[in-house]
Amino acid sequence: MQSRGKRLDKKQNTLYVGSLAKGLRLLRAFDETHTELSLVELAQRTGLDKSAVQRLANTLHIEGMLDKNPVTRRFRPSHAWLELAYAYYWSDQLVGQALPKLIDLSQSLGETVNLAERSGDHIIYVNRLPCQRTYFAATVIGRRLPALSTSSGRAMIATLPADEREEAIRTWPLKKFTARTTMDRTSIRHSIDEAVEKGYAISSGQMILSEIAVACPIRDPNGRAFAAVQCSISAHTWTHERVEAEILPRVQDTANAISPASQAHRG
Amino acid sequence: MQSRGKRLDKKQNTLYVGSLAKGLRLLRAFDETHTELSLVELAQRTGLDKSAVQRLANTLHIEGMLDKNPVTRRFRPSHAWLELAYAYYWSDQLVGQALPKLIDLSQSLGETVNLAERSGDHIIYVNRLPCQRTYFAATVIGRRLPALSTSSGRAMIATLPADEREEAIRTWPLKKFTARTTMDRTSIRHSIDEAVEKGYAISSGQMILSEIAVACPIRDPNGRAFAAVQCSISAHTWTHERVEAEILPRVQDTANAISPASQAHRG
DNA sequence: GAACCAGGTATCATTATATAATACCTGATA
DNA sequence: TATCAGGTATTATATAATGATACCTGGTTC
Repeated sequence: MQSRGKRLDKKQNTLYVGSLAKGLRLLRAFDETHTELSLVELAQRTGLDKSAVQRLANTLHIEGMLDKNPVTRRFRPSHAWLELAYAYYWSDQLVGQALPKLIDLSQSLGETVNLAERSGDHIIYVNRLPCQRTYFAATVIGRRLPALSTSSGRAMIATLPADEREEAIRTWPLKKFTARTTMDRTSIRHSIDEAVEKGYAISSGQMILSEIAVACPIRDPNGRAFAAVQCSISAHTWTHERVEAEILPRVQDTANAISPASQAHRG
Repeated sequence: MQSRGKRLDKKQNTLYVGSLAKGLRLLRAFDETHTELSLVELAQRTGLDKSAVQRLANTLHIEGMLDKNPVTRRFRPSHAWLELAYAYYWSDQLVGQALPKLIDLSQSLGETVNLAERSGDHIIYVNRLPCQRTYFAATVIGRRLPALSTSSGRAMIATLPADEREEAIRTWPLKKFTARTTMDRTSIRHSIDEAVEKGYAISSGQMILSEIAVACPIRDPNGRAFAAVQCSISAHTWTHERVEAEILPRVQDTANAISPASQAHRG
């Protein structure tokens, strides 16, 4: 256990460009609560020294990846970050395949509809169609959440073979968002078992107290889910039962309609 | 004019980290038509040599910025690109301020609504609420277009003082998208003059043949627009006149409602 | 209004680190 | 089996990144 050697494994490879990796750390220093950072703040958040941050931030600025407020000298994400999302969208076939169906769904329900994909042990929202003065409007596209803590994640996990499912339930991360967020893995196992039987997952108050969420898996040809259609509804005007009776069937139809589309160019 | 010295100006500065800039070039090599690239394709598109691309792509892969198909060995944008968009959204106050109003607008019109921001001599779409089986659905968030060629851009330019306006009309770039895209700067001047008088811009078939687009500026406290609310309508079911009578007023109300909000924390 | 300080900017010697040439694999095609 | 394109690995070399330090600037304190 060479604890001193700092950069071991793949990183101490001549194929690893450290400066690039450090630059990326600056980009990742920005999040919900850090929307604008100064040089020293960047240094603190990345653990890099002042000089390094100076050079890297300057480079990112020149290259148009960071905007700089000329008076405060603070840095912000630039429009280029959205251009990257644009490129991402074109590279993800699912997004294009799903969009028309999601629009139909959202119009017919009059409720907010999200498309989530699995990203390791997390899920990430790749598309959102907001409807109704979405109280919990908020920005969601690109948000990454522990799979176990979301209805989308549970709906997806439920499609995995029993051993993988169990492994996920035991080891994947959890995060507490509200007072009602389930942190007990046994409860989560029940919830996922239910999803295995019913083919969908439903949860209340996991992310936001007043929210009911239903999610149905989008499956690949082997039946494994790699994505999910999810619908968020206000618990103020809906009950669990009404959601299952009125919302769920259409969400499920949409998810199924998207599913078989895995007829990409590949045997 | 030292034509040989390759990296002059700001780039031949010790504050410029070339490796980072090169890495960013790889990211930017992906677009609508290049959604998945191999090493050699990356080398071609970036102008870097094979070895450099190998190292940089490898680094980006290790850092989670590029996904690699283990069988084809081709690279793709990763989910991290969406996470960057997520961070961008939080850093852009306008997005949060505008969203609820845009949702209302979209619901009341039943038509696709977009939010565009100015980005130098281009505009970029920062938010979109798709409605109706948007024929021209397509992904739009993050798309960057010449300001002069879009209704949003023209609506914004129209709020600038006459000299800046003229400068824009004469020098900013144009791009032809359809047979009907205006490439004549005199016509564009007419269109912008009209927008100056009326306070909004309307155009047909600029981006897509069957599309009518209306845009209203979102102004800062000095009256200059930095963004616009835009609505895209199918020319198959609507006429220019009906759009002006029925759609426009509500788009304008929305844009105005968003405008004064420049009451950020700042004197 | 002088002294102080935090944070941004600029400079520079030093060598770590990125480089590009080259050789080596692999798997597809003929 | 031969050929080839494209991906992977290695290495000597010097370029280009490093981080310490010094210099500005503008805001705050007494």
